[in-house]
Amino acid sequence: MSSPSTPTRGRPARLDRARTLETALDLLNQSGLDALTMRRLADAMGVQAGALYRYFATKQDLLTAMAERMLEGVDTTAHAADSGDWSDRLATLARSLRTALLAHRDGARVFAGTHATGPSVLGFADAFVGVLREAGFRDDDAARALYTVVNYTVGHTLEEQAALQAADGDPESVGTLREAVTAGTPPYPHLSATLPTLTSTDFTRLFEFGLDLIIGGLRARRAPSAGD
Amino acid sequence: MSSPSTPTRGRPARLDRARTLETALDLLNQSGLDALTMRRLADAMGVQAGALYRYFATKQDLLTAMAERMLEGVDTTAHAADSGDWSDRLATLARSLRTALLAHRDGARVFAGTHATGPSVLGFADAFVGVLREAGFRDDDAARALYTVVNYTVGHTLEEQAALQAADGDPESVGTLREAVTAGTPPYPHLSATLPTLTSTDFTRLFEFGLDLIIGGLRARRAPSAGD
DNA sequence: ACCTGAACACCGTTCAAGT
DNA sequence: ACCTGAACACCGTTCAAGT
Repeated sequence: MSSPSTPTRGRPARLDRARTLETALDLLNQSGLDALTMRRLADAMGVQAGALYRYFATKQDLLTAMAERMLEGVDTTAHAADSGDWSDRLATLARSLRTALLAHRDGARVFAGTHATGPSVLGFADAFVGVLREAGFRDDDAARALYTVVNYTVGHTLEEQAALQAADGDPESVGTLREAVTAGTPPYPHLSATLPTLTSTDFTRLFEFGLDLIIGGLRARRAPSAGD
Repeated sequence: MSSPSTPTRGRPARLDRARTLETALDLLNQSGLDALTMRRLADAMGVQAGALYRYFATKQDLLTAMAERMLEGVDTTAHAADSGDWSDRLATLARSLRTALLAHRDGARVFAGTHATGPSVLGFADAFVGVLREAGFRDDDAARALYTVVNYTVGHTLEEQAALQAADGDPESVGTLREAVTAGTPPYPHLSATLPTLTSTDFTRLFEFGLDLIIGGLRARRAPSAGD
């Protein structure tokens, strides 16, 4: 439970979870997830790779802690979007999630690959479900809407960050879809007609579109036909 | 372009893209993505690992081809959902995507980690955008809706397959969320109240809920207030 | 108590050389 | 033309031994 927690007298430890986590997130930002190895992290901490295993049982454990840490700054208080109804608050929370993932290189990949259940993740989820319940949604609808928005947001940001990394490093990869569509046999008439939008890099606008659809769907479900 | 394609006279090649792809997908199903290594795949083909690089430039290349192959069976013809309006067709296409990803272990992870632009992926996208355009949606809305549904579906299935694997292998991992929520200091009132839904394993129902929200949002956007 | 050193069992990728 | 053999530069993880 608290194996290396109470720093009894002795040599001051060069390692601890908090500092290691910080260094790991820095390394992630600088080099990306593929370059985040236990050995490189140990190097950055001035230690041998094996030493990390006193603080994290596995690399997966480290990644889970990183995912939890990424959401730590998210403001889940009501005041954060006080000036609005339930749909404004929901949108604010969803945008905060995307922003938190975007704040670190490969943030969405780290988050998608783990199952963090710490206070920042649960606090976010509780706030989200709370907004819907207090707006009068059924409990099961509120819970399912959480998954819809989180899965959409993670899926979107995964794509967004993949596109960002493909853009620098291989500047011509942006044209891959365009080429495949235009050079297409068979032809893709609908993709051709919508290519400008399909190849747009305005990810914020794209995210807002989908978020708006989901919230619009929730609105329709809450007030099946009347105006509240 | 067609380096090892035309089988000129000589020893019949033990390798080719199609057979290798098939074996790779089998291996994926049996052992999962983490166990799918170039060496193990080579073993399964009765060959040395280096030989694979005559057919796939990198492992990423192989994974992209696998992603494309996964969508090959998806029926994108109109008749597949002939008996319905645009929203029924859209739902059918979205369900087909989820089903195709679920058909292989870690299918969503493979798909999310690649950028396939082959005929089956583009065919799916073209059909999807086509349904919306023919239903009278604006071109840019149709294109953005494609991303919304695909990103949601991939995000959802990523979670679904992660939950499935966590379930067998560590049968008590299902209770992880429950424990974290109930043992929670601080408490999570809204998560506690909705725990049964949050811990449900009826992923089809969960998927349908989110899909319904998105389609509901599209409906509202198409007919801003009238009933069409 | 905390970390080193060294090992174990692997990886993806390259490439001269064989057939 | 197609594949082998062997190497290169790595991985995550474990664990006796040192301090």
